[in-house]
Amino acid sequence: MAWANTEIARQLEEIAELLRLAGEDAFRVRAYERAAAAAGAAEVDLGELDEAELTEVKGIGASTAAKIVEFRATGEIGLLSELREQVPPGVVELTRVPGLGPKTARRLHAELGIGGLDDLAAALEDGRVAALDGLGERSAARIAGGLERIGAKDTDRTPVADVVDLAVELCRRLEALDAVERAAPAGSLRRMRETVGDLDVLVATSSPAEVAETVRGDTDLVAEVLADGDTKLSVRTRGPGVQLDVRLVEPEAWGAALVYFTGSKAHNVRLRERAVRDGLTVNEYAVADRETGQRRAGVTEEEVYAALGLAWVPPPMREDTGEIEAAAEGSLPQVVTEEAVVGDLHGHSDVSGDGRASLEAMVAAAAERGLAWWAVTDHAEDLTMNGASRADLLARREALPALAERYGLALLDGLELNIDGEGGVDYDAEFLATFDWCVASIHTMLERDGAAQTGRLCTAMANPHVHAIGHPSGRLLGQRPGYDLDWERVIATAVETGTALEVNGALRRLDMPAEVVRRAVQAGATLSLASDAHTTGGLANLTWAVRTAQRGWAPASAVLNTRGLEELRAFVAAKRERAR
DNA sequence: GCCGTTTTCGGCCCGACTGTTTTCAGTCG
Repeated sequence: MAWANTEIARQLEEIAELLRLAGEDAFRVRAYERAAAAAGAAEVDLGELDEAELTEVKGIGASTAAKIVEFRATGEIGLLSELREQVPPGVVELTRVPGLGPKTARRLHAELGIGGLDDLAAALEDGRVAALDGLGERSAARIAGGLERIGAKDTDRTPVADVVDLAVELCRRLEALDAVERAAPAGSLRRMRETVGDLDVLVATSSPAEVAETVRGDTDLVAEVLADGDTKLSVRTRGPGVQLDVRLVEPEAWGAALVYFTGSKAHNVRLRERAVRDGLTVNEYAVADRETGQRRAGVTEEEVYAALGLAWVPPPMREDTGEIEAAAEGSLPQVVTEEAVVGDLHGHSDVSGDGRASLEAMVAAAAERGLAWWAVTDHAEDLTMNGASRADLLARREALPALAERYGLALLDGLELNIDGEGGVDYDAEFLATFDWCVASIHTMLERDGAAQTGRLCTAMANPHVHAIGHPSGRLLGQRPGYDLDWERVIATAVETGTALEVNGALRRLDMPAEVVRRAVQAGATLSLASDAHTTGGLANLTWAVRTAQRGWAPASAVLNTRGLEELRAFVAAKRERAR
């Protein structure tokens, strides 16, 4: 299997989870969590290291190294098999209930024989849960509420696409209040994870009670209040029905709180460990001297990181996958920023069937956004429902110069080609050669296996007129998983053929996934960032493409969208040249 | 289980909220 790291990380994570449920020492659990994170983020293929080399990876010691070797030799880890025997699957299931942790799950199983969610529902119903020592009616009601919430959905995480609008609107309403100095999304939304467990919004205010009262009273927003304290209000929302945590902090703690509530948890733990070594302490209010309590930083994120001897870390990189070490030694990559992106490489007009705005409206919106160049990539003819004919495309081509002149930006005459079952694309080479920019994507035969899809992409990349692969994994978040691609081969082929791999910012796609972006960047691939806009508003998706690229540690130099028009044309020409 | 600018042993990040055990445990992030 290519890239053993992902599978090793998954196994180690499962060991950590089961050890926690078995009531093992918390530090041992954490050691496995860290080993899993280290394996997932390792830049070398752990499948190719011997046992001694494995222990040189930070976070992997002798014990874990032996287990990795065992996994490679036998396909399984004995400890994990034992734990799966020892910890009933029902207990694992119980901890999916919000508010029900490992201790309670174990007791429910041991003392009441509860083996799953159905048993739990019955025991809540007949009062056995409430009768346990240390629990009571209110604890039982809380667990019942949690059980009801997960019953409504098949997953406990929500695609980021479903909550972005809510977060933006809430922050807008909050900032309109006199009592609020600032409001911003934090948590996994700010880190640009593709799904969120809950929605964190941070508010700087000197009148927390007033703000909390306003939010609680917003019946458009709030379905139910889950927790209510001086610094935190937690509610379940209407609409997407997610848990929303509103954190209320004094304005002078804004930076410290933003770091704290942005996370990730693993990143924060690392920060606090560093602080301890330096005689400091970090919490959500400030960085302070451990001995004297004297405050060192807290107003801005930059000063919080600086007080810890670190460069500011872009939020999408805060996953404890090496960013803190890099920030300490000054080797943090200068990842691509929104300011550096001057063009968009994938977008549609109503020349093809699913575009919802006219070519002129799209060009105007691209200019409004401040882009120096915009590629219009309407669907090509093989997409029978939506594709544009040759005649449509030639007419579009005629219109481009005048629009470029009128709106003051360069326009690339582009296509989104369809990769057929054998890796071929629309039109003939002669016609394709007349276009500036061609993205090729899979739109049909989505059910084929990973080997077939990998082959289709690689064949398409060998075509000298295919400049980028669009939404490579084919996933739709919350709807369908991506193809089971051999990413190593896809990435290697992209590098060999001089083909860009797209980072599609449509929130249902976020494709390539950030972890694949990181591997592609390490392998020297070139990235094309794309809004894949079908409406004028869709151009804003370029922001999510940038943040996904940041999560993948992509430097501006790896991203075509940071380049001027001449450099972009040189990339296209180089591929055609290579194919001669 | 991992690790070392104080350590090869003995530590290992920090605080809010809730409910129930009037001083704390469990859960969460």
